[in-house]
Amino acid sequence: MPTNANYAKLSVGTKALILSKLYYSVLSKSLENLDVERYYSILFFLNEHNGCNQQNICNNLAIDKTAMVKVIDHLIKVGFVDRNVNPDDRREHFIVLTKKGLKQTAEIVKSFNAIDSEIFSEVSKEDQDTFNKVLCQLSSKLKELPATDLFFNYKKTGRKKKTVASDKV
Amino acid sequence: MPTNANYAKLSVGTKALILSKLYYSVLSKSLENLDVERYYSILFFLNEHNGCNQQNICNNLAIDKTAMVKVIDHLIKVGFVDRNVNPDDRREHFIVLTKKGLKQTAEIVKSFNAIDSEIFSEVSKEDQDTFNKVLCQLSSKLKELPATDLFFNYKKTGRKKKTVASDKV
DNA sequence: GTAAAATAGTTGGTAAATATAACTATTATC
DNA sequence: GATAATAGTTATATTTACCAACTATTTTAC
Repeated sequence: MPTNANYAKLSVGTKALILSKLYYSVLSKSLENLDVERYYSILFFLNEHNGCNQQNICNNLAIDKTAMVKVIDHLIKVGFVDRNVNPDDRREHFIVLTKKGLKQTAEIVKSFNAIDSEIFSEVSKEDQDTFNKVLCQLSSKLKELPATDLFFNYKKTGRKKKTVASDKV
Repeated sequence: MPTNANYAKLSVGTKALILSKLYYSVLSKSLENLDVERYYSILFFLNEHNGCNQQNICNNLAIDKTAMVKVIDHLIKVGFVDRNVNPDDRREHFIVLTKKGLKQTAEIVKSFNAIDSEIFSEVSKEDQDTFNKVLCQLSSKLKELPATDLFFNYKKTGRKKKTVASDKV
C-alpha cells in the first residue's frame, strides 16, 4: 500500500519534518563508528565556520542558545572542539574544532555530501535548482511571518515568544 | 548580515529540519488558543484518515509507535479522540476524532493551509509542482537507502536498527 | 491443527530535545 | 555613568526519541 497520495496532502512543514527524520536516520547509520552520535549539522557548520561564536551557530541552524551550551559542553567532553573567549569581546566564546574534531568532521561532511548526491542523483539540475530556490524562499518567508497578524481569527494570549536575531537562517 | 550563502551550503536534510522548525513555530503561535499545544500534524492526518489505526499514523508521519501510544493517551485525556478496538482484528485500535476533536482539528487544518498558501504565495505554480515532486522523490529515495551499502568505507557495528514498514511515508 | 512468525500495541527506562525564566559578565548606547 | 543590549550560563520542567522487552492477536507454514 503506497501512500504517496497521503504524503501529497500533508503541509510542507510536515513533509520537511519527515524528510529531515529520514535523512538523519540514514546519516546516523552511516556514522555509527564516530565518537559522536548526533550534532552532525553543528559539526558540518563548524567545518565551514570554524571559530565562530555560539550565537552564530544558533542563528544559522535555528537552535536555541540554551541548548547550544550543552551541545558545546558535550563536544568539548568528547574532544571535538575548544571554547575560547574572544579577547576583543569577552562576551563571545569562539568554538574551534580540535585536530580530532577536524578529522571526524571530515567524515561527517563526506556522509552529508554522499547522501545529498545519492538522493539527488535522479533529479535534473534544473529541478534541483528550483527545489533549492523554493526551499530557501519558504524559510525566508516563514522567518518574516508575523503569526499574530496572519491568523487574525484566533484570540491571542498575552504570552511573549522568542525574538529573531538579524542573522538568523 | 544575511546568511543565505551559509544556508545554501547546508545539506538538504538540515535545510528541511530548519524549515520544519520555523514552520511549526509559526503554526503553534497561530494555534495558542486550542486545547492542545502540539500533535498538530497527527490531528491533521486524522482529519483525512479518521478511524485509522495507530500504526498507520506512525508510518505516514515517521513517528515511533511507542511515542504514538503516549500521544494518543494525551489526545484521549484532552477529549480529542477515542481509541476503539477493531472487532475484526482485535490487535488494531482505531483512532477516531470526537466531536470536540473534529471541531478543533478544523482550526488546525485551516492554520496549516493558511501558512502553506502564505509562504507559497510568491512561488509560481510550476515551481511549486517541481518543489513538491522533488520533495516526494527525496523522501522515497531516503526510505530505500541501505546506508550500509552506500557508506562502504565505514566499519559497521553489529547493531540492528528499526525496520521500515511497507506503507511508510 | 498446531507451532512459529508476524503484527498492533504497550510498558519502562534512558537520553536527548525544547522551552522558559532568571541569571552573570561584558560591551554599546545615550 | 546609567541603561540597554548582547553572549553565554544555570536551573527546571516537559516532551520527545529510542530501544528492549513484553502481551495479545492474527497469519503463515508445516
